Amino acid sequence: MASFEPIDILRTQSLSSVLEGEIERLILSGEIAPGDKINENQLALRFGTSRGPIREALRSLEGAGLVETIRNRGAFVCSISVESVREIYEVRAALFALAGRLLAERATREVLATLDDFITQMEQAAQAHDFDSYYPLNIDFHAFILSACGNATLAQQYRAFVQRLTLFRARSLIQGGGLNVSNREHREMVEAIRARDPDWAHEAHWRHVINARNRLLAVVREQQNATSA
Amino acid sequence: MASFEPIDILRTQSLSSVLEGEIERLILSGEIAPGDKINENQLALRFGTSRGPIREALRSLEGAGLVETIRNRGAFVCSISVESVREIYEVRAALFALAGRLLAERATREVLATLDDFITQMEQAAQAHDFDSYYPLNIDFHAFILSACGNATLAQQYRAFVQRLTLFRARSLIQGGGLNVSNREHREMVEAIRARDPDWAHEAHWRHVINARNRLLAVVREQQNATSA
DNA sequence: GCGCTCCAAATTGTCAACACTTTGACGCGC
DNA sequence: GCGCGTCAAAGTGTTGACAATTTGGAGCGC
Repeated sequence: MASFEPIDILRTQSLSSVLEGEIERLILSGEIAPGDKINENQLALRFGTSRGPIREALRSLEGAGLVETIRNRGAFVCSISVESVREIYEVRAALFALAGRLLAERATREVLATLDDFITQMEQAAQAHDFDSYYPLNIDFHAFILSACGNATLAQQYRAFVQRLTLFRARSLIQGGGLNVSNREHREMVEAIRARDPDWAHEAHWRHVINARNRLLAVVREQQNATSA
Repeated sequence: MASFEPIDILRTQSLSSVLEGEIERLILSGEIAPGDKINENQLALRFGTSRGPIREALRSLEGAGLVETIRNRGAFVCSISVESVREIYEVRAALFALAGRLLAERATREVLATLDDFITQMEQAAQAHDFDSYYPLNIDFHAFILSACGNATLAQQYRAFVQRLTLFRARSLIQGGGLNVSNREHREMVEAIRARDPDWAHEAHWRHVINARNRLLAVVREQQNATSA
């Protein structure tokens, strides 16, 4: 295992890379909320650096779609609209479906076994209504599919899109949706991969994400009606 | 039409944004080739700025996947391998297929008319073997599909991926491949959209990109054999 | 000639300071 | 009290300088 001493980190990573990770953490954890202004001086003071590396880190995060910059006004954490959520889920579904297709073509026996393990563990958690166990498993399951599909570019892009979704104001709803419904879809996905049927796997993966999107949007719409009523 | 005076540009865009575009142009035009080192001082001198904005621009380009940075060594133009080309084409195909699906669901009569126009013009160019007319049309045709599909996030991502492909060492081959074969595929794509058949449109668009990839990889493999023989 | 060490030039990483823009509030006229 | 011009404070955009690292070559021993 690699060392995580500050010295070793700075020997390979530049200060701006480290800061990028730190600021990203602040954003994803919600410490800086969507729409908030990002103050360069404040961050520089907080991390004990000058503004140069901070600005570079913000540029990277801008490319990742986490912040947007307005000249002479500064950087703001992106706040994505319902319409953007719809768009991002569509792209995410397409990417995930591609991963499913590739996996159906290339999955080794070990990969299939791991997928089965995930399914089993998630079913146990779902039946026990153990949400705290289920959600990390669910995230790892999806991440595993992306890392096992043999397309690193795809995996990287997918991660970026999932990350952007955390900028949705109602992100707590994203994890909502029925555990059992979700699990049924997971089973079909693995079944299609095991059957080595790329088209089936593609469709199963596609529908899984699109269904999750529809469940989310339904809850959001419901909430809007409740608020406006 | 907006003014392009330097003053107006700098009033809305920061120096680093402008530099990002300029450096991007240098890379895409091949003036700085894949694998080349990017010298910050040299660029700063060339554009008459200090190194700060240059470094910020390079950070953005890093996020776009055009350059990669190694600490204490500097920034280099990415040079992508054959394997990366394969990966990028797969992702690109998935994104393009999504655009086709969306277009089949949402295309207006005007959009269909424009698509028909493109097809007609490209056929004329192809029959006249007028490559110089065909290629820009082909690029505009694909760009139009992305811009008309109603998902801006998708369009933006697609553009980034196409851009990355120009970093392939044998990029001159990318435009290769039979004009008539390609046109037949175009016709099927539009036909599927007109039929309002999302699954058909999806598959037609998917195959179009995958076929282009296979044609490219075949030529590359052929070249490798010729070189090694 | 080959390899090694060491040094200087070139280049990157970081910082502190300056110029310009925005912002918010104060005071003035009405 | 309300609107408006003015101004100071805060913050961003950009710069030049300094510290640290890499790189290429000269010089030396073998």
